[in-house]
Amino acid sequence: MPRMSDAVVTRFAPSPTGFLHIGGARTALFNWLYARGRGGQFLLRIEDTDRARSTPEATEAILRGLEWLGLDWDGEPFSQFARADRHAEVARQMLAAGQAYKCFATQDEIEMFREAARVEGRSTLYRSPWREADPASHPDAPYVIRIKAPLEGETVIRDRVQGDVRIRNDQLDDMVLLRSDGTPTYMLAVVVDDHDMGVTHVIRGDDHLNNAARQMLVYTAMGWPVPVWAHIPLIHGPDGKKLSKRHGALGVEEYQAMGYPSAAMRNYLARLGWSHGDDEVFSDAQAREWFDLDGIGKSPARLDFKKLDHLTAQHMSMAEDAALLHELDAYLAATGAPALSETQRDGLGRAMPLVKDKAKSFSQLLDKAHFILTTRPVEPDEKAARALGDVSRSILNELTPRLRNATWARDSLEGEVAALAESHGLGLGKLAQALRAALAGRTSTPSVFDMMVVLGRDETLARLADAAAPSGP
RNA sequence: GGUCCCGUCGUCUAGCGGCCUAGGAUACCGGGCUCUCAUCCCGGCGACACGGGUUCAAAUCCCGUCGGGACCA
Repeated sequence: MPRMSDAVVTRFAPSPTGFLHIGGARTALFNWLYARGRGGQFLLRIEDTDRARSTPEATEAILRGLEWLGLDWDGEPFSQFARADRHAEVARQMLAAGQAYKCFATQDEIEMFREAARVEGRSTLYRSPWREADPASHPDAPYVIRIKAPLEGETVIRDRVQGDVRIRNDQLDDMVLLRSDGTPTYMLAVVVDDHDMGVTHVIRGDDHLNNAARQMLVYTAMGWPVPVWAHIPLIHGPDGKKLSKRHGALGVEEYQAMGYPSAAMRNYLARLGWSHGDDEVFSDAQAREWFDLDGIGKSPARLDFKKLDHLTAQHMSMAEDAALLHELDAYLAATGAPALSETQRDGLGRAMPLVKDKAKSFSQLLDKAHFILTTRPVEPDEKAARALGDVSRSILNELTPRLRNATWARDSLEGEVAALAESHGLGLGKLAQALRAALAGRTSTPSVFDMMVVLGRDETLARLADAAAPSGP
């Protein structure tokens, strides 16, 4: 066990066979949070030993996903494949130390063993006859290297999330460490890599819980210190089933494209399976300070987009305007939408306090900001056109001179409009709606007075004039 | 099939033997606020999977059943 004074080293070890999905993203987040909250290191290892299924594109997608989430790793990512020689070296070391042995059994022999075991109702775990064979009897034939697993007793995994998990050693077979072609198995590679990288805490999905017992065997055989284990429950889809492409198992980049800000995503993901009392909405700094293995639950969680939406609204309104604008640029790029023009950027910068309030996505934010992003003449949509009836037009005409001389501030503007509405025996709402339609071409917008302030006197009057003019030439 | 893990409102969760006629969040329903939409405020609906134990006392400990998941085959 690592001493308390040892610096924390965690790692995220995805296999590059596809995009970074939501479960992997959360695993990465937990590791990142744990290391960063303790001044430790967060390493990245690409488990690219499966050459047939690994692609550089997938690696790229995973790195992009992590970057979007703001999960920065220390140093260069490790390549597991590149370390194959080292893995083989350890297997040979175990062989030399009598902790492993050469097994010459063929596929057919193993299959026959299993078949017989099935028929007789015995365990189908393979028991190699070569385990105790005299090396002098070894044939000159291809062989694999198997670990010499203990036959009795039990292996205990002291897991910080799952508690002590006991597995009887007779349930463990002599797993292969090195294949006959000299390539290492996954089970060997992880242990060697984690050890060599100095990983102190292994936080990963509980689909690896069973593997941990077998991996323990390698640590023990090599006399290496065992890391702290934390096997976290998997995330399920909204229907409680394993995540599939159909629901939720999207790349995290899809979430970016859906318009979720990464801060909200981090908050949501952290809260999925981990808790700090009743705290729901928190900053990255708070998450780093609060995150601990003890707060991780043992039961699997489901995805709930409604709650993600809510957190998004919270984080949007808390965010700095400039940061939001910056992330918006990335959002537009991710969706393939055209970038903002200088004018639009300027306007949006001024309108940000109005539109960021409780927007549930960047697309909603953009929608709220339509009034400032659009240009004259403002094209009213169907509902807005209806709100601009002839009566409304004439009243808007009366409003123009009043506004020309008004103090351009929210309160006085509201006073002017309210006074005019009253003189016509109209409710403020009725007139505001016409104004809204004239200014934004929509019936659902931020406050009309706020819009007027952001738009400025000239633009406001021009838009009113546009709307009051009889349609057509 | 074997081994392992899990099971509190629809969902995320608090709870780690008495503070629980189970708290918060979200969703949903109703009301209020309001220039629209959204937000916001108030109120409501809503759960300890089931059955046995242990204990003065169990959501909390033990066993079983059922259900879900993972790994190996």
